[in-house]
Amino acid sequence: MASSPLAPSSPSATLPTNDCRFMQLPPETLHLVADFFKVLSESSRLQIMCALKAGPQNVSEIIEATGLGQANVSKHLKILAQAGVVSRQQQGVCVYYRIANAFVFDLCELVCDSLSVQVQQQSEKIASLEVFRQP
Amino acid sequence: MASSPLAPSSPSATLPTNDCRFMQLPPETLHLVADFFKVLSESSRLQIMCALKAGPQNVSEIIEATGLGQANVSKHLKILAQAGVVSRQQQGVCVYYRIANAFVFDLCELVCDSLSVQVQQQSEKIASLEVFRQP
DNA sequence: GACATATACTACTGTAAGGTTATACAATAA
DNA sequence: TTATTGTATAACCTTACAGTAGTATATGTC
Repeated sequence: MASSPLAPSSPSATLPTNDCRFMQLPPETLHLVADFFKVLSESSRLQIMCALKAGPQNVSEIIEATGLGQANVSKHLKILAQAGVVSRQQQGVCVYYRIANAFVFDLCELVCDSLSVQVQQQSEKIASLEVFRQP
Repeated sequence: MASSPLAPSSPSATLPTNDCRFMQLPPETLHLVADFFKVLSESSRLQIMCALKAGPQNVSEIIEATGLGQANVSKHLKILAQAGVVSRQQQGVCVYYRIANAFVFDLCELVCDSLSVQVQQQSEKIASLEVFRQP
């Protein structure tokens, strides 16, 4: 370990106080945050969210829009509802779901932006390697 | 790949046009986004990120700060590095990791805010039920 | 009442991923 | 060189969960 120019020389004991709340979160809160991210970590659920972005839809419409199986959609909707991402409203035989917390799209946009930057940087790196290609 | 870096054109027939880019993302992009969220969906990795928030640390320091096993930390660091969340820098025998993309903390803050609102709403609901309690 | 439709639930399978132990590799020191 | 320390990888076990098929529970219609 040891003498390093980089290391702030601080083990667990006295971490420098930081402006970011996130840093000081207790493990249980970290779990909550992780669990929320887990809800968004499935492309099928993102598909459903995308479908609902246009407006409330019932399960059958979601099934058609996403191409997923009925049981599968039902399960994912339950997970999304429990996470507070979507809300449920029964209308006769049908059950309509809608986005309950639009901030999830902010999250997705942020990630998209970051990913696109990464992709761009990567393609630039590749482009810079073109020099070494055989003519 | 630029303004719609990841999404060239909408897939299925004619979805209603929407101001949000995210809605029109093709499945493969949704997978990318989902995979990124998956990286953040593990409390152990959030712990590591929290540790690195204070500044660059080598693996041993991260192990001490988080209480995780060595092999485990190494594996998580690899995942974080591949996702572009942290970057790696060797210094002698030690390898220092640092947060490479601070926007992940923005994501976490957003989620924290949302969760706290949810918790508050829930506690208000519970409080309103107090009326029915036996005296 | 019977029947059809819409949604939810249960049981099952396959796969992905976390954690652990042991081992391999890399950089320095002796 | 060999030894030691720090980090990465491999192999393994276990758990969690996505997807599916079948079934159950409404709700509405005849």
